Amino acid sequence: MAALPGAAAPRLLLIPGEAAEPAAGRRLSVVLPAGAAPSPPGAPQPARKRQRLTHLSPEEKALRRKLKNRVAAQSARDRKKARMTELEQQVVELEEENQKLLLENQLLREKTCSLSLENQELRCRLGLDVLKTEKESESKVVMESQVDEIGLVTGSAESAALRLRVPLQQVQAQQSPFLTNSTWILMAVTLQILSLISCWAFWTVWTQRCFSNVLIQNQHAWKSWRKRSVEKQIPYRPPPLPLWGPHQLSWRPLMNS
DNA sequence: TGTGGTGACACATACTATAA
DNA sequence: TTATAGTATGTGTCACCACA
Repeated sequence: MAALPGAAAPRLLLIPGEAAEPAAGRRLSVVLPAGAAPSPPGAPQPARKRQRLTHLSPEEKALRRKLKNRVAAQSARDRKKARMTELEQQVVELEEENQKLLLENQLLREKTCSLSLENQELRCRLGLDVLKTEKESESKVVMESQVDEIGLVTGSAESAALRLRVPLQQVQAQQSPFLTNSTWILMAVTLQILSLISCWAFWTVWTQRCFSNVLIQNQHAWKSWRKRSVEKQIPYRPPPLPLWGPHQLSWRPLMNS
């Protein structure tokens, strides 16, 4: 601690630190220069919100003010540092969450791709127009506005049957000459198609339900994260500071004096 | 009028890169 | 290896503002 100029016999001035750390109620010791006017010993201490400092000399007042400002500055810096640390931690957490979501997105895309390929393969086995149906599934909205312009030559057997308003079997019979020879083959194929359609419908409903579950889980995670972040921001709790005083290594009052 | 918060400034110290 | 300049960080102080 730097010695004050002309301080032959320093004395202590105790300052209650009510504002910097109200809960701690710390008391800071100030070394006053010798010869300063002492406060009246045993004087009655009326309950005041703002204490009168008339018993202090201007020099003591300045020193007291200086010390209080020193403590306030240190507290402000500690809070600032804590805020920065918290923000940095938040950055790390958000980056981790972003990586998780990216990975999840990648997995879902791969799953969609494999399901699409599987769907294509099944349609190939059925002898349906794969390219046409893929286009239909990808841009259904655009295609719906152009259905009449496409004509009757393109499309799957089901859509052709709907457009021609003729039985599906008739359309399929026209498209596949093998089915005209045997009625039971026709019926078997029809049953198979119906079974596959029902499977496809079940699969669609199931995948949509799974995807909605993922969305709900993500919404829960997002809401919980928002809640945590809001809770973190509203009440700022300064870190528990140890008593700042001469016992610390950084205690260098009147460094520039 | 006392008090706390904060930006700005000056200073001290530790650390690092670089040339001799 | 050593001296030195540059940089980062911490600290004290002052000035200013808002509040009670």
